[in-house]
Amino acid sequence: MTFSEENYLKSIYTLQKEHPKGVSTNVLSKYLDTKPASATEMIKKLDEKGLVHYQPYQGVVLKDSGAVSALKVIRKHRLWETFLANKLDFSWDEIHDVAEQLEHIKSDKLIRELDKFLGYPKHDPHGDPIPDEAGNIAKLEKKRVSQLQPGDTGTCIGVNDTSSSFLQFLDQQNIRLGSVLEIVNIQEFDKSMTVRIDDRELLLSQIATEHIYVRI
Amino acid sequence: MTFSEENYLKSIYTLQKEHPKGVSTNVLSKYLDTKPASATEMIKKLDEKGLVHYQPYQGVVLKDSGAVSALKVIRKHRLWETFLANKLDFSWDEIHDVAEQLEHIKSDKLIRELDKFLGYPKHDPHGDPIPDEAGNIAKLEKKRVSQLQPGDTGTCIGVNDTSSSFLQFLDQQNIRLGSVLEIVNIQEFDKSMTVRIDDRELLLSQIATEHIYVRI
DNA sequence: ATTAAAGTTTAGGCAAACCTAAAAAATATA
DNA sequence: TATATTTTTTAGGTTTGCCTAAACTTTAAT
Repeated sequence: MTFSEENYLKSIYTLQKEHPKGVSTNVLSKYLDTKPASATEMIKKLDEKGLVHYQPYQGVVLKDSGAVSALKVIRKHRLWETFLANKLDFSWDEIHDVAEQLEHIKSDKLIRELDKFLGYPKHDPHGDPIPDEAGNIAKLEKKRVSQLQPGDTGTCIGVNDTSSSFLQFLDQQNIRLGSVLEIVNIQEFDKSMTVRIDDRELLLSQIATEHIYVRI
Repeated sequence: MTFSEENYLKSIYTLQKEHPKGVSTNVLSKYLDTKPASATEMIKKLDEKGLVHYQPYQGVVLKDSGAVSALKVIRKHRLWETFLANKLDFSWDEIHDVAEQLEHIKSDKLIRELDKFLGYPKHDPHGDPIPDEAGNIAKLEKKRVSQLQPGDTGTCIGVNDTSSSFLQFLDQQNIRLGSVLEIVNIQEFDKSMTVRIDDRELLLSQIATEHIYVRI
């Protein structure tokens, strides 16, 4: 399997959650920063290999074999991210790009040994579950802050916007990995939320609450 | 720089020791398991980029910039080999193929952090020196046992034959990485050597002494 | 229901890195 | 030295993965 095939399968797996009845070439190519025509081409190839189900104009869905392949790549990606964050001094926003490369290294032994070396972690540094060797993956209890209700609490496990201005904002507000948030109330008119962190209350805009992930 | 360009540069660097006045496309393509025509093509490209000096029919020689690039790849290769052998449970003969892939990961920070994590090793598990960030490399004090004289001692740092029968032989004789060998005497007629290891003396054939490397 | 807009596919090209076969140059041999 | 052999290069072809532009579907809007 080529790097490119692996990247497409992984992307389809990810996008399928938002597009359960089929990922369009448009969505897929936007996600991968290619053009729709390229996505069509690759999808046809993956269909011929029996990894996806493709109906022209109807988008693409992973077959079981394709999902297993995708999960193997995701497993590698998340183990490498864990390695970079826990063993080397990589910060949150630096691990993704390197893991994006490392995930394509071909060696079953390498990934088994890495898993062992890391102590068989269950989650990566973003809080996402790491699939096992067979491709089984725990359900994700991850939510955006915006999906919570007043009274709910969650532990911050990641963000969706790595612009330095946003990360700086979080830093100023003392929101970091592991911070416990409690929703105090929600403003109907603009969906902004008052949250309690470390016994302080602060107001988060809808934009902000959509970019912060918590484990509930 | 593409994977392929990196592999060619690294190979030219290695082969240049045996072919100081120019590495032929024939030698190069045999080493890389491609065809001479492919080597010619790549060499021309590297020449246009100013990394090598190429005269048709006269073989190829690295320029300084090309040597620096090659040494950066070699640095990465040897650091990864060290990681695989020291941190993960990879054996001697398993590390090369995986390092061959890992050496192409692009991230300066990754390699700096890996170096730090490994404790700034000076040599890889085969005893070969690891270049520094600038591409400086220590001269190799590695020799074959067959190159030693009576009275000389050396520390075993590698072998040149990974056939299981040879590795089994070494195991039986209790010769392993780190074993200290002292040459007792050499038989003129067949170049076999008597060596002392752990206060035992044993006889090694010329074939054997040529396949065992020591650091002196 | 028709037309306009949006999304998708097809057709034809391009670059990288490989290949084979034929031509050209260098080296070895008679 | 002339010829034969080996080595190297050139020419033309293939595959992978990307592209643009044009043609075709689907969906949305009047």
